[in-house]
Amino acid sequence: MARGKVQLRRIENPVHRQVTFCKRRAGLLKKARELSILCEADIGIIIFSAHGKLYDLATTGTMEELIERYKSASGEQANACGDQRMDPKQEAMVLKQEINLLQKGLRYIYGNRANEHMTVEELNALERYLEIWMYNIRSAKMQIMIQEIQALKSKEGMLKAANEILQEKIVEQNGLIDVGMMVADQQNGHFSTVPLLEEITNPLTILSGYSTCRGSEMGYSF
Amino acid sequence: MARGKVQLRRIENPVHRQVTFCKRRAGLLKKARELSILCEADIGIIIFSAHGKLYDLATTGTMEELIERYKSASGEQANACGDQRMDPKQEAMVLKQEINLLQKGLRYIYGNRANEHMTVEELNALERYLEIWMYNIRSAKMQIMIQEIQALKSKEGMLKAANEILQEKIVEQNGLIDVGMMVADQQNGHFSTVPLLEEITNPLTILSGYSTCRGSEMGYSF
DNA sequence: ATCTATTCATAACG
DNA sequence: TCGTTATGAATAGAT
Repeated sequence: MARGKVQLRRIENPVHRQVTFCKRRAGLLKKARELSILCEADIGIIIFSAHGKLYDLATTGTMEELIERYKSASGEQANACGDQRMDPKQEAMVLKQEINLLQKGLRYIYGNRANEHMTVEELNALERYLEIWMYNIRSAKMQIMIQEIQALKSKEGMLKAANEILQEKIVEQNGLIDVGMMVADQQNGHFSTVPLLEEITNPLTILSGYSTCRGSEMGYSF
Repeated sequence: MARGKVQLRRIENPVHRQVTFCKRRAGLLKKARELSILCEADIGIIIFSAHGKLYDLATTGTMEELIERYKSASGEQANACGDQRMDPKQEAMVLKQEINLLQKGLRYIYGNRANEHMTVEELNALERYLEIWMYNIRSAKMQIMIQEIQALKSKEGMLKAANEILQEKIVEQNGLIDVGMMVADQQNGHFSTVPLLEEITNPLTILSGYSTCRGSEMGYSF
């Protein structure tokens, strides 16, 4: 800086060190306030002097608020960045904060909004949770629907197989009847297989091309 | 500062504001580190951007330690969140896993691409668009699935009706066969209708009990 | 991101 | 601590 470049190491002379601490501390806080105003940032600074004296700055609200905000924001980060093993206490704290956030959000939604003040990042976090929940609910719904579709498809397969078997049996029986008819006709010719065959084969023909037809066209009611 | 004195007020131009935020933030943190080294101070800085993004610095140990130190130094009690209910470990694990799992999907969308280059208003607008798009996509998907379910159900109904008709016809034919048989038996008694009936009715019996499957019992709400 | 003209911060000193 | 001042650092605006 001025009158000699500064060495980035502890200033040995105690007087110099104290003077520099005082000046630079003031400079740092000034810079922080400027940044806060210029860029709409919320900044908290905690400074402990070498002798343990505390100096602090919170550009928005109180330092407590900033600390709470910091805890939820950093907890969120920790949660987001893969499963790092945290110690249980911190973990429980984070979860507690998340729960608090969600409860606050619920109050915000259902209660009078004027009372509850949620910060931008709280709202962001809440938004993410809500989206995630919606996603879960929709996934569950999808799962149920997919299951039903599969059940219906397999039911359809069984019905089709049953129809095939029935058709085969009918054809078989028609052969029997023809034989029987021939015999019967010889005795009392008042049986005919023709209308019977038509009635039976028509539904099957239509059903095999089911997708373009409606039940009502076939004269069925169900 | 350079090339024009800065006005100590919010920078209106979002691009300028973002650039300044970036540069001054770096400068502030650098100053803090310098002060920490030169004067043996312990410094913690918390910065929230206008978008809620967190930047922090702790020149000694962790921010948590500094915060604790701050709380005791400022004579406050570290009550944090009153831990009372909640069996901690298992419940916390489950909740954390669930939260992590669900957050993963959203992080993909919210990835750090354009975040810092957009204003809050722009992000809000984009968000609304995304919601509308998601809604439309989901509605379309639901519509398709509903249609498929209904098609399958009506197909099922048709097949059942067809089966009933087939069954009726077979019973009818069995009557004919019986008559025919009686006549035929008189000539070459090697035909029997008993196994034939069993084969045909069994599939239908199974299918009729199938219709109580779970899916159709649950009402959907979309 | 990099550059440069300017303003700002501050080390040394009183 | 405070003021002054020479000088190094930070950075606004442009590229």
